[in-house]
Amino acid sequence: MRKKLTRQFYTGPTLKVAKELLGKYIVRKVGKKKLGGMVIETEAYIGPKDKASHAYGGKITPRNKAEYFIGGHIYIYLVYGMYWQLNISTSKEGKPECVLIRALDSKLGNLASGPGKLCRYLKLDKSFYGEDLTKSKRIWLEDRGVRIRHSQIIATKRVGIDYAGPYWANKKWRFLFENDKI
DNA sequence: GTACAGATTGAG
DNA sequence: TCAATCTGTACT
Repeated sequence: MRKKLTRQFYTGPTLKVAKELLGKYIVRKVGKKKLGGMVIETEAYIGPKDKASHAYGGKITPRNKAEYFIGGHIYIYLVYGMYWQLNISTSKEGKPECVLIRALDSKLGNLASGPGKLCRYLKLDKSFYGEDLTKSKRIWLEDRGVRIRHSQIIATKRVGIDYAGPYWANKKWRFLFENDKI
């Protein structure tokens, strides 16, 4: 079963979408080749109340405006001048909520074991900014029938956002998928 | 206009 | 433990 994820999937509550993205497949078409893998790690960012979000306080910049798009768009940006972070906007138009894709299936080895490496592996860059995952011909997500048991989802603290203060840094909005079949 | 720090990574 | 390297934001 291969079912492309629809707008309806992305516009659900961010924390729900973040959890449901686990086990879904990301597909990236490069020329005649297909890259991609199963999503095994995500993080939720819910602006404007989330201090760790770029949209904290409701601010909009040229960089983060894709976070305000209706669910299903790519919000990609550069950190530390070298690494791209792949996010998917969620919720409705005007709501700055998104899910950060942190890692893909471990079958890929360490090629996509972190957000920066994931984007390097999938050859993602600024040209994907604002891409619509429900319409794009070069990148989308699909459901291949992988069913995740609740016990396989591990919720932990988010990574690298200590600057947001203990309240937000300790929110368990990072979701890991532990697959015993790999 | 200038200064500074960040949702990271790989090397030392 | 630290440098690489660029963008947004908060100053002057």
